[in-house]
Amino acid sequence: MELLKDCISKQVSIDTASLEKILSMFESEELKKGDYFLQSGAVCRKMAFIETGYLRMYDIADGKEITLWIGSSRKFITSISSYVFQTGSIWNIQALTDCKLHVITKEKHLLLGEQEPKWLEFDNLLLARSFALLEQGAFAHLHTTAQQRFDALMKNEPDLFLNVPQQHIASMLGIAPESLSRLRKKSIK
Amino acid sequence: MELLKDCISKQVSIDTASLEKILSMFESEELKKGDYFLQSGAVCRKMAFIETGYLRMYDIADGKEITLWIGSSRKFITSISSYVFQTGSIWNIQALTDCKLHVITKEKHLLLGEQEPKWLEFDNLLLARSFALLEQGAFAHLHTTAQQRFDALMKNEPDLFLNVPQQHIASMLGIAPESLSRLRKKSIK
DNA sequence: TAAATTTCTTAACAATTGTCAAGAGAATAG
DNA sequence: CTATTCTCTTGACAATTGTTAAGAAATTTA
Repeated sequence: MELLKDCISKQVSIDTASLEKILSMFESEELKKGDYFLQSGAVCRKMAFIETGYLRMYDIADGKEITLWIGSSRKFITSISSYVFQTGSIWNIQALTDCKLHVITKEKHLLLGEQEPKWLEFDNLLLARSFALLEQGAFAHLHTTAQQRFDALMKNEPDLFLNVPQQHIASMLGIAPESLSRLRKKSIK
Repeated sequence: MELLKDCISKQVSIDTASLEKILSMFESEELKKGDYFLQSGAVCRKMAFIETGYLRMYDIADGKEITLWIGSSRKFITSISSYVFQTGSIWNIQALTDCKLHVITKEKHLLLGEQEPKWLEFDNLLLARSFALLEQGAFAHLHTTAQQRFDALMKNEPDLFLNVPQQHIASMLGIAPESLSRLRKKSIK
């Protein structure tokens, strides 16, 4: 629980009691590699803070699995629009490795919102950053080459390349696995 | 004001009094071609419903203007994260043609939220759809070719090609203006 | 309206990335 | 531990898209 504690207290100034109250609403959950946290079509009723492990968010298009995002330690993951508006999710969320999660349900999330103003503040920051991150990703795809996106990911999340199948990373970068293989080869030289 | 009225009443069931209350919070605003609705760095304090005209949302990267989105009639436009969280906007929003807008300020927006539950409902739908749209756009860039994105835009928003400089459309599609020129030529045959 | 400026198109060529096929390597199941 | 399956790499080639440069077309300004 330490990681989650740090994550919250680093972003909002909060007293111990409130922080403990928030933490008490989370339950631990473990996933085995390959397990699904969410399947497309279902309404997403929980949000997870990733303690350890990797999960990918993907959908299928033209018969191919396309990975939009891979979440790793210290990140929150959920199908945002499904979780916020309780509509069917288009995304699948699957564990790429064994995972340890801290999970909060939609019910407790709403309850916390009423009882702890700091949670609302934190929740808002989370949403804002998710939106901004998505926007930045979309923006990057408009003016960068695969090479540039690869370099950036290599710099910002090098651990991904060591812990996650390359095909999913390639998909997230918007390129063929073979192309990723070539870019990796170049970068090692 | 008719277009805005329709836009709201088509999405939430609402009585006349509440609808009129909401509409009364909007003020008309006209922009000349080239005028800015918002400049990057500034906190975005208003949201606009586009009655007529076209506006683009863009930022500069490596010295080039990159257009993330072009808004047209019957669409809402604002720098969402800046408007929602009152932080500095990274986006510029500029009129590409003369525009007639219906504008609501952040203050009145918040006020309406307290007074009209239906506004909250509508506002939520708007945000959810903006997020979903952005997600879909990002997703599309991962598995489609420029050709496919061009075809889709041609089908969904053909009027864009007749009313907006091609260079901005190319930017939004993530390709060079010369490439767009080629795709257009092909599609005419 | 005419001149100046900006935008768009075209063509040749270069660079990047995709596709296909084969084999090497790694992970998993029995 | 071994066989099987899945994943990754490599190379040859094709297709797409970017770049550069020039001229045509359209728009704006005076």
